[in-house]
Amino acid sequence: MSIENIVATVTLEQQLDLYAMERSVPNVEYDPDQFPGLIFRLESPKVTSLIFKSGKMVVTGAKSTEELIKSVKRIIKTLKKYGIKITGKPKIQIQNIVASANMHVHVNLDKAAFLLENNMYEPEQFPGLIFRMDDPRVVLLIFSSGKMVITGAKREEEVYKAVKKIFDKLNELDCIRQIEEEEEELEI
Amino acid sequence: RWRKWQIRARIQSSIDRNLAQAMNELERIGNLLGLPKSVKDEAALIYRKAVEKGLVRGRSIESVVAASIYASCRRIKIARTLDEIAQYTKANRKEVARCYRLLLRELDVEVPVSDPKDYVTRIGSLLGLSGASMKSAAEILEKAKNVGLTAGKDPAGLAAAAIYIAALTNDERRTQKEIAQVAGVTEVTVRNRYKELIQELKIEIQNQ
DNA sequence: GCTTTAAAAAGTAATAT
DNA sequence: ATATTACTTTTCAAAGC
Repeated sequence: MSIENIVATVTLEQQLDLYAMERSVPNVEYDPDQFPGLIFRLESPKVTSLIFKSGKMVVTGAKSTEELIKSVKRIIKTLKKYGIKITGKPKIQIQNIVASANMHVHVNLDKAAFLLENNMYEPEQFPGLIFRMDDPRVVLLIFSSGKMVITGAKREEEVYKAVKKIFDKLNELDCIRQIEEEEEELEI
Repeated sequence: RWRKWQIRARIQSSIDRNLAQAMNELERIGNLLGLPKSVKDEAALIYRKAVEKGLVRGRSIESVVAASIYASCRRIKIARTLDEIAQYTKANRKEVARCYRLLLRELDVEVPVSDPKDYVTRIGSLLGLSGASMKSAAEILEKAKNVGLTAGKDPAGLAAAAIYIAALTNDERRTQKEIAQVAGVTEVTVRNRYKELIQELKIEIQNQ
């Protein structure tokens, strides 16, 4: 199981002059007619930030909480380096965690679609079965390969819980078939 | 008392006007698609439920009608793609798909997962194939389903490939291009599904 | 509802070689 | 005819139209 993307909001509690930032900070995109936020890309960790004049920002692309915190620190350090005054400490809130997981089994999606509640499976439109789980409140995209995408989580723990829960559920409903996998990559 | 009656009457007449317009659209699109009366009647029933639940607010009548027709086709197992239906509306496939998902979530219309076999009859008859070929295509698809080969794949592509194989083995060969065209998929998809089917089901193809 | 950003899954489509 | 690139789905926040 691995976290693929974390979306977070950062509150700076101060107004920002985006026009001044566009002039002094290199490699930023700012087109207020297209989108009210200024786009700032950090090379390492590789994340992208949308910065708003209200002092709020959205940071996307981090693969762990540690990476997210490091990114926010570096973004602020970079802005300061180019003369943008930033006071106070940023408040970081994780809004969405996207993860992927592999059950290493074949899933009978037709059967799962029939037996699971709150699901949507439309193979002419998308190959995965979309399952909305109530607790934890996340959405899972389940594929016949046994791989899946978990999204909508606010805490890492919800992802683990959801994966275990859906695996047990699919097992109970007999929607799983073992598959012979050549390369078993070892992972924690 | 009077006021309440007036409000109710006004709402009712608004629903009636919406329905009248929607039924015209339904009739128009349904006829362009050559759909039987049963499908149009079912679609009308679904649309009526949608209007009564206020699902049409903020959306075009046409898109919701198209979504109702699609849901009806799926329920009655008349193979029609979302694209085929959307082409007769001003809305695009994405908007009709959005309305369709809304119908699934908000109304208790149960739609079975589409079966590739339902596409066989349509594709087969458009190509003028024999019943024997269509029957063997259906058998190929049944085997494919049993070994888990169909999960996540576009039923139209699967049906197209099964028909390609069936026509070949029944001496009624059609080109992948012809089949892809009537199935509404690309030649590449037909080829990919074809390769997978003959390999996994160990189907022997003599020709070259 | 839309605009923008990121990311995975597997299938299909469009374009390039 | 195959290889790349791009789009489909889901999630979420930001400010404004």
